[in-house]
Amino acid sequence: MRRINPSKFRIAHRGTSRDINSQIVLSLVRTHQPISRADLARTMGVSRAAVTLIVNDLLARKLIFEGATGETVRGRKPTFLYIDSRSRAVVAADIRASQTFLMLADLLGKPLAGIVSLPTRREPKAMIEVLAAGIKKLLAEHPEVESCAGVGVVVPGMVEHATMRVLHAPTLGWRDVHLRDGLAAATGLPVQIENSGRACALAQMWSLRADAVSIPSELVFVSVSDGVGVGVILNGELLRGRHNIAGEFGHLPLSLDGPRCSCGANGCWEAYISNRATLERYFGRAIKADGPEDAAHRTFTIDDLVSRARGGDAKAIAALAATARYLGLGLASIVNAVNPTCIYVGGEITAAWDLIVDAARAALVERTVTAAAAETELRPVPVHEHPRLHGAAALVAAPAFAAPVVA
Amino acid sequence: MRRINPSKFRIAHRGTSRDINSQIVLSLVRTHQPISRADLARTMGVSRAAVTLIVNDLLARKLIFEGATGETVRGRKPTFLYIDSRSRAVVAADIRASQTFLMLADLLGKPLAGIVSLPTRREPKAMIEVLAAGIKKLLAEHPEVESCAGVGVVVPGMVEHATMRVLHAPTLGWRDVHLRDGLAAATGLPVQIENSGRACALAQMWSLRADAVSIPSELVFVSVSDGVGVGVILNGELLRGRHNIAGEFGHLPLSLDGPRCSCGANGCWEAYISNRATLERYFGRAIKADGPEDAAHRTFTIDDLVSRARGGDAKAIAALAATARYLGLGLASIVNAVNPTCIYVGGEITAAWDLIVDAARAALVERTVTAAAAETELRPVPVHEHPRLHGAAALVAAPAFAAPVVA
DNA sequence: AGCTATTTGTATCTTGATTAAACAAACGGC
DNA sequence: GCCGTTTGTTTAATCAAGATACAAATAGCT
Repeated sequence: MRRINPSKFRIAHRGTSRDINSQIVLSLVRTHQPISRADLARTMGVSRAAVTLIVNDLLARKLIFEGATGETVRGRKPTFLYIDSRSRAVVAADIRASQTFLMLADLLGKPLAGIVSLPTRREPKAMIEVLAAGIKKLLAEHPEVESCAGVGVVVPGMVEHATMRVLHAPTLGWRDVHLRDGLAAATGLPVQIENSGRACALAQMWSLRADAVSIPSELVFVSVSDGVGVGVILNGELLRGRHNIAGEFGHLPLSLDGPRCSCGANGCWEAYISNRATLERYFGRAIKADGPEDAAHRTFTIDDLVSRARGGDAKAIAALAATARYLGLGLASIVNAVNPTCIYVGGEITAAWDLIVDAARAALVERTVTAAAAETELRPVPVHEHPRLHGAAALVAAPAFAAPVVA
Repeated sequence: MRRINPSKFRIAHRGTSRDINSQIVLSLVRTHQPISRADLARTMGVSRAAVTLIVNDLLARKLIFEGATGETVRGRKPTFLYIDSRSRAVVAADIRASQTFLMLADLLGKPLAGIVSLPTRREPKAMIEVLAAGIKKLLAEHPEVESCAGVGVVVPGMVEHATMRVLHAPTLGWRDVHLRDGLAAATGLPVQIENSGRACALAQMWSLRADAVSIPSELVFVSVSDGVGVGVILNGELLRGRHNIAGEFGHLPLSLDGPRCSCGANGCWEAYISNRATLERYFGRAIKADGPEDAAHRTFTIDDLVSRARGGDAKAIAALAATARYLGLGLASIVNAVNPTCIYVGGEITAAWDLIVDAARAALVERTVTAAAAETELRPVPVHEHPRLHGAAALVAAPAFAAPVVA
C-alpha cells in the first residue's frame, strides 16, 4: 500500500499502459532470454496478440532482435528473442585511492574486454583527462561496438544524486568535486556517478548469473575495505535518503566508547571491521600512515593476513575471528533495521569467508530479534567478480529496463 | 529507477490508466478538499474532460460527493467535491498492556466520537469477546454511521503481515496469537492488525491536519514507552522487511556491553531510553515488578518524573537529560541508516520535549555523518493526539487512497 | 435588461491501447 | 497428404486519454 504523494505524482497518459508492458517485456527478455513471444504471453498472462504488438515495437526500436528458432515437441517452432546488447555498450569506471579501473561491457553487463588500469589523480581536472583518454582508447580498440550508451563512474565517497557531485571522498581527498560535466564534455557521452557501496548493491540486483529470476528485490551489499560501504535496495530500488546518506551503516555504533573512527566518532562499526582495524588487531597497535616504524606494516595487506591465518598463525586467526564477530554484530543491526532477504558481503576479507562465516553468523544470531531473521542469507562476493565495476555498468545499463514511474 | 521483479510483476490492462488516475483524483480530493473539477485538472495537468469522466465515475461509486459551489472572481462558480466519508466509518482499536481503547472515525481519520476504554484480557478468546462487544456497542450508539469499512487493531508486538498473526507481544504475553479471524467472525467486519510503532508511522503519513500536502514520503516514527517501537516509511510505503522485523531500531546497540535489555541482549537503544530505563536512572537502581520495596516506585510514572523535573528536581532533570542524550544518539543511527526527511517522536516523554530536545539534537549532531543530515527535522507527537488509534484507523481507511501496484 | 468576458463543466471525435477470436503459418507424425 | 498442435498475425470490439468545440453559469459593464 503506497501513498500517492500529493505534491509529486505522475498521471497515466495514453501511452502509459504500453510503456509499462513494454518494460515488463524487456525485463523478461533480459532475465529469460532466449524466450519466444508465446512464452512471454504465458508468463505475462496476456494474449499473444498484445505481445506481438509490443515485440514488433521493440524490434523496430532495435532494443531486441530475433534470433534462431527454438525446439518444441510438436507444432510450429518459436522464434527466440534477445536483448540487442551488441550495438549499445557501456563503459564502467572504478576510481579508487591509488588506481582507477575501466571495463567495457555490453548492455547486459557482460564484459567485452579485459579490465584496464589507470593511475588515479587527486586533481579532479587531471582525473577527468586520464579517464577521458582511457575511455577513448578503450572504445577505439573495440570498433565492433557500434555505439556507447554512456559511462558509469563509481567513487569511494558520498555522491549527491541530483547533481552527481562528489560531496566527500576522504580517501581521494575530494570535497564537492564535479566530475560529471567535465567528463561528459570530454567524452561526448552521458555520465552517471554513484557511491561504490551502492553501485555494488545495484550490481547484485541487476546481475544475470545463474537464475536471475530469484534475485530478491530487498537486498543489502556490505563492502568491507578501507571503509565500510553499504548499499540498500528496497522494493527493487536503491535507497538514497533525503540527504544522500541512507545506508551509512558503517558509522552506526557498536559501542559508544569503542575505538576511534575516521569519521571522528567512537565505536563505529567501521572502526571494528575495516581492513585497517583487522590489521591493527593483528599487529596489536595502531598503524600510522607516516610512522617510520610501520614501513613494513604498510605493505602488509589483508590478503597476507589471510594467508598467514591459513598457514596456522594464531594471531592472524584471532584477528580474523574478532573481525568476524564484529562483522556479524553489525550485520545484525542491518537485519534489525532493514530486514533484507539477503546480505551480500564484498571486500578482500571474503577471501577468508570460510574462516569467518561461522563466527559472523553466531554474532548475527546473538543480536537479531527473531529466529527467522537470524537466518538471513549471507553471500560473499569475491573480489575477482568486480562488483564495483559491474555496478558502474549497471548505472548506465539498468535504466533501460527499469519500471516507469507512475502514480 | 526501480527494477521490475521478474517473478512478481503486474501488467497493465485496459483499465490500469484509469485506475491510476482515479486514485490520483481521490488522493487529491482527500488532501485538497474542497476542490473543483477545474482545479483538479490544473493540478493534475490533464484536460477538464478527463477529470469530468473520472469524477463522474467516482460520484457514481459514491466515493466522493458534490457539495456547495465555491467562489471565484469572475465566471461560473465551481462545484466543490468532497470525499464521501459519511457513509463509511472505521473502528480503531489500540490494545495495550492494561487497557484497550476504541475510537470511531470517518474515512479521513476524523474521530466521530469520544475514545472508549475497555479492559485488556490476556486470553485471546476473552480479548476478542471484549473487543467485539465494544465495537458492536460503539456502532449501535452511532446509528448515523451508515456502514463500517472495517476494524483496525494495533498491538504492542510483532505482527506477521501476510496472515496478520501476532507473532510475539511481550507485554501481553502473547505468542502466535491469531486475532483476526475470530474478531472478523464476531463483528462481521474486515479486520487489519499491525504493530503499534508502524501504525503510528502510518498515522503521520496519512494525517490531514494543517497542510497535508507537505507530509514527506520518507519518515520515521519512534515511539518511546515501555519499549521502543519504530515505524519506517519509505517512498510512501511502510517498510516491513522479509521477516516482518524491519525497523527494530530499538534493539540496535549503543554499546555492546551496555545495560541488559528485555530482548536478552545488552546495550540496546531501548535499554537506554525506555520509560523504565529513565525511571531507573532517576531511582538509581533497577525496579523489580514484584519487589515489595518498589511498591511506591511502580506507581510513579514518567509523567510524575517530568513534573518533578519541571519543579526543579535535579535528579529528575539529570535522568531526563541522560535519556535525551541517548535518544539523540539512537536517532543518529536512524538518520545514518534510513535518512528520512522527518522523524516523529511519540510517547510520554514528549511531555518534556522542551527539556530534552536540545540534548537530543546535540547527540544527533555528534554522530551523523553530514551537517545536512544532522538537521533532520524532529517533531514530537503528544500523547493526546493518539497516534496509535489514528494509525489503527489508517490501516482500514488508507488503502482506499493508495496507489495501484503496477509493473 | 442585455451584452461581454470569463470560468466551469460536458459532449464529441480522434488516436491508441488491450482483448478476444478468428486466421495464417509452421511442423511432426501417421 | 491430412490432422493435430503450437506459434505468430490480423481483425474487430471496447475503452481510455487528448483535443476541441460547446453549453452553462456568473460578474461587471453599459
